[in-house]
Amino acid sequence: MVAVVDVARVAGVSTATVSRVLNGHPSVREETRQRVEAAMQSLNYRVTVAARSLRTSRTRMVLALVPDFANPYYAEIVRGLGASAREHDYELLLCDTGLSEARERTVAQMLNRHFYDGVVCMDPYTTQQMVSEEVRSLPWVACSEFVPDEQIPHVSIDHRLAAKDAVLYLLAKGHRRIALINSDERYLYAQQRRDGYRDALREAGLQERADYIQIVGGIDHPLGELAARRLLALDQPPTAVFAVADTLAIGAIKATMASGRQVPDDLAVVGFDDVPLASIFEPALTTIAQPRRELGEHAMQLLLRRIAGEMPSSVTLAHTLVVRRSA
Amino acid sequence: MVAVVDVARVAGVSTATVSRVLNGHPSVREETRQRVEAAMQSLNYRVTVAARSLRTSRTRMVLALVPDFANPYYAEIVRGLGASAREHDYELLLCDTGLSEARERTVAQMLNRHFYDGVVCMDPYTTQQMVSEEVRSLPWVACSEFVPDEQIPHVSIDHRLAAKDAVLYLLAKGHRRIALINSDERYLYAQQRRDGYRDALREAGLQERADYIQIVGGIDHPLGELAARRLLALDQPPTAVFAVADTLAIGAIKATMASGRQVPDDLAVVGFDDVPLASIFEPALTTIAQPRRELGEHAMQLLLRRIAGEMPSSVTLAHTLVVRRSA
DNA sequence: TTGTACGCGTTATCAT
DNA sequence: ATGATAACGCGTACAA
Repeated sequence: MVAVVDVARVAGVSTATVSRVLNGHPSVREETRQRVEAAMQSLNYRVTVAARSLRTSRTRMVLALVPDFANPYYAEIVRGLGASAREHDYELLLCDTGLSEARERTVAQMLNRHFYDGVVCMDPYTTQQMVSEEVRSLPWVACSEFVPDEQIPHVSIDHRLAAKDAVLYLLAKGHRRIALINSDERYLYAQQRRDGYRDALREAGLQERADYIQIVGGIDHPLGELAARRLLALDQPPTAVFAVADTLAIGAIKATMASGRQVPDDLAVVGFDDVPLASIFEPALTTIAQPRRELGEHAMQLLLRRIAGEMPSSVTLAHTLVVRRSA
Repeated sequence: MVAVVDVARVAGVSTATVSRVLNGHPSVREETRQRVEAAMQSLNYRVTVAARSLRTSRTRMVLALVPDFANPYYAEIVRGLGASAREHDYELLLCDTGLSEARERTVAQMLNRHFYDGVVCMDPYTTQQMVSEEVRSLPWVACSEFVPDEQIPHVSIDHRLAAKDAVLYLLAKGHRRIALINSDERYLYAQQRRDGYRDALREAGLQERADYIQIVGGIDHPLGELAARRLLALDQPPTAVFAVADTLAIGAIKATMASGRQVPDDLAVVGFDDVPLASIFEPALTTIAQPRRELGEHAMQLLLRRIAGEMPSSVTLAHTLVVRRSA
């Protein structure tokens, strides 16, 4: 393995000078710098992160905790994180936390190895709450989900307002019987979107109906089908439904069409997230889009400032209502 | 930061003994081991990877190069990789290579940092060919895609045979006019699936028709729509089509239905990969499923053997034809 | 069975 | 502007 000492020998300088060149230190004569760089070239020198890290306790590597790789929602966020990281000469690595508490320990170990300069966490807030204090000692920011009332910087949209917008849109279309399909109210986003749904109804002077609220415990599309079947079986079925996830919305559409009804004529459906499938599915989904890439970019910027010792405040980004055919 | 020397002091032993305990070395008296472990506990000691790596030039971390995070095809492979890695006390990290040759340099840098014990590469073979020799000096295996005629162990299905099976199924259903929608024949899988298509036709004594072969250059569903529109506009349109990717197949179905025709009655469609969307879409897709999780598990096993200094031979796993409604 | 002492490759301090 | 050298935390050869 070729080390700084080898480069130094070839360039006819000391290891200190090589190190200075390596780190762009200004106090190196131009001619010397060139000689050193030539030597690095010819020897094909590569810095050894382990050694550097041992010395500086910095690796210029950051870790993102991704709850679920199969969920395309995260893909674009990860792109944003990566782009922003590379821009500042950091390398982004990913870890699939798999939504399972069993993996929690493994992840904790990873974090405890004194290896990453910082962490972007996208896990649901229940999981985040479990993360031990010691681990949190490293620079840490949350993206998308976050623990309310905690001093951890995060970036997110205003889920409550977004949900309200979705329902206001249905109201504007003339709907008065609007149902909610929610996933699992242990998630923060689920609580907030439910609140937004209520806000809109209240603002329209409508009474909330318990039988119009379906909490199905997850976001897989069969759960959406189940919810829709229940809603359609009511004496007075809703004419529109707001689902807190696109997958749930698509399930709802499938069940509606399977029952011989039409979307959006018999039941208008609005989803949330604008996953790729939303535009592919027939009828294409009206949904709330999150600025996923920007979410990632901002989260990384927050993290880099944390690493630099600052304590930046959280940011909230704007959502969009994407109107397609389903409502 | 608490180091071995601290543990040693508290336990009343030398750093060497602490190290031995840490690495499960047998020659430590039970009582001593317990004392050391207690000390580690009370001090909340965590090994510093950087230091260990510097000493051993091992990190027990492996890297997977993922061409495209947004493609759910890789999610399950990654799960397999991760499970298998953890089973052997390795940690899996991921890097989004983003299918772009611009990123190639960055990735090369990551690999060159002497940091990972090995690499699982899922990039298309054109990209793999560009990876420089020096980088390949680390333990390296390919998963899914691979460079033919190279001595790099890989795991994959037999794409050619799988494609042949798909087309044989259509033939068995009585179809004689069968088209092919291919993506980009620079990809190995695309070449192989095209060959399989030909194999089946030849075996059935059918002539290959140039106008039945649509090469669209990618796998996004609008490309599938385009191809289907072209096929349906022919004087003698096909009655069935084999698309080399589910997304293409879905595009084809959309275009078919948009033209007022029915799937599978007017055009039967078979896809490839069995992505999640395949079972959600209406009509649900008949497709070839790859054993994705096993692909990942086997790839990691190959890699770990490479790391151990062996040179295992490649493995081919079995595919399955999943019959649903589209054909 | 346990301890002493050195070196892995790098950066930073203090000289010069 | 550059050089000598001491750490950083760990594993291991060699000694005891």
